[in-house]
Amino acid sequence: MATGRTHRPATRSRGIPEATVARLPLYLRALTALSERSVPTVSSEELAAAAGVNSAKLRKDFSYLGSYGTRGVGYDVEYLVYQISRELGLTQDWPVVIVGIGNLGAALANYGGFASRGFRVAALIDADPAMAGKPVAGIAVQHTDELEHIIESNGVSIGVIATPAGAAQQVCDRLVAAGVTSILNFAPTVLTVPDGVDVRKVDLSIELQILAFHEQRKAGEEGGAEAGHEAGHESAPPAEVTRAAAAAADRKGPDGDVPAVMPA
Amino acid sequence: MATGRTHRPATRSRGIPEATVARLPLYLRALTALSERSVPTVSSEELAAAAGVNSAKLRKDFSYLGSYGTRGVGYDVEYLVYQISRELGLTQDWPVVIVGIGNLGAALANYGGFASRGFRVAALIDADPAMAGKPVAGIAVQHTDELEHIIESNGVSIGVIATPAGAAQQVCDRLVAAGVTSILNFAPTVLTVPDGVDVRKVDLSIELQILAFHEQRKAGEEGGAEAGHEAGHESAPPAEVTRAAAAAADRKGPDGDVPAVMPA
DNA sequence: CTATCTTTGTGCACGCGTTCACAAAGGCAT
DNA sequence: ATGCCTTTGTGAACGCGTGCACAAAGATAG
Repeated sequence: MATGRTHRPATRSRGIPEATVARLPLYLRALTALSERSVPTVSSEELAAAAGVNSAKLRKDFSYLGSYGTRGVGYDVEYLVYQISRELGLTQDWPVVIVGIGNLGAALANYGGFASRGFRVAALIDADPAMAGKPVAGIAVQHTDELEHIIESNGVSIGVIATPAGAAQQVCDRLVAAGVTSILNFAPTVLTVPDGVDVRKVDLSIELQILAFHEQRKAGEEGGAEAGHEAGHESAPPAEVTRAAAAAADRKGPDGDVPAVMPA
Repeated sequence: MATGRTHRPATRSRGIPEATVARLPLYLRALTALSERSVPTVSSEELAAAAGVNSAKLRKDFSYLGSYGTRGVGYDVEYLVYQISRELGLTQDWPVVIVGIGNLGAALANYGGFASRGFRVAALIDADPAMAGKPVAGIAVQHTDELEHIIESNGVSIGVIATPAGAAQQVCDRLVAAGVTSILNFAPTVLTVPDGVDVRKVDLSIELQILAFHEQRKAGEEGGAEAGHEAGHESAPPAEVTRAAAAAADRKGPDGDVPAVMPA
């Protein structure tokens, strides 16, 4: 998923499988909800249903963390919340910087899920001098010039990029040079980073395109004649290609893709 | 990845593997960039580098679409752009509704990547009557009451949910009842949908937590003593659990997780 | 203390996805 | 026309992830 990810042996050092790590936050969310309702214990079956996964998978996932359940009873909610939090590294506070305070950057700054999960927005950074000093989500936006200073003095190791695609790599380079080793990238670009730096990518456009693919399939199947299957594979190239070229030509900017954000 | 996804035989009807479908948008983006620079052909090696994947993987992916390359030369950029677009269903226009026009909803509405890729924002919908009529990204926000009407009259089959977690399932039910069969969910909840409906989930909090996990690993490894490994697995439960319980107690809302958006 | 019943933890098999490595294919120079 | 050189397309091996099914473990009732 994390495209442009630093290549890594998938299964890290000798620990928890990547797929399991990706589900731990899911379990944690479900468990937190139970905790708030003061539910003392859950069975793997119940918790799996709440998290939307298979119960066998959940049990196997938990087995990587240790034997935290009680046979015949289930799992202690509070205990499990703590164990997963600790495994994910959420018992400490992670200062995070958000670069690119446009629509998306502002949405991220206001996102409550950060503070409640061990993350703290250390700074909001934007390249537009006019933004400097403006408060967003209660925090004054700072200019890009301050980037290195902010990161070093706050010990920031996680950065969020919400800039236009064109600025992303440059911002990324500066973040890495300043000491950031984990990046969450919302810009529609493949980032190049040195070894040891993790990049995860979130791309709205890609998600929608995947949905469109399935949607098209559904429409094609229902309509008796399988429009766009066997026959479709060999569609007439000449005129069609011209059409595609034209579509590409009158596309918006020369930027390839408009950023996920408009940095004021 | 799409948690809460309608369970499906993974490999759909006899076609392209799911993993390949997920990468097609990536290739498409890289190809579009090349197209704009008027590059006539690319080798699998070059394109793979641009998309941030392995070249063998890319070739295998393309092989599912057909034999569109020329040995010794590479792939025709324009032709490939068209073929992938068609395969993804982007040669037609998909009307999309966005429900929940808070910070995130507004960011999505302004997202340029939609229009340039075959998606059209048909309507912006919010539950707050005060929002009705207000223009966001050049489109007047409509009230939730209009939801069914909008979907049916526009033939919308793709919906985006950017509401608070508490409202997500209800909105989802209404969307599905009105005819939507694909949903992109930004709310931090597991959505339950009938068979035949696709749900994809994007969760900022989860991505950050995965980064935090790796970040913690890095920090632990460098510090000689493997803090949080063998010994860590057996951390003292008593006092610690209390601590976790306390942390859970003073958490923000009873909502479990603050939404990815503040719907005005 | 014993029997029963529930639920965990996991051995095992299967299938998807990834990667290697190479034969086939085609362009291009001579 | 012929041979060389580049690049595709894919057969095959491997590894990870998933899900089944069950034995072990423990709680609970009598």
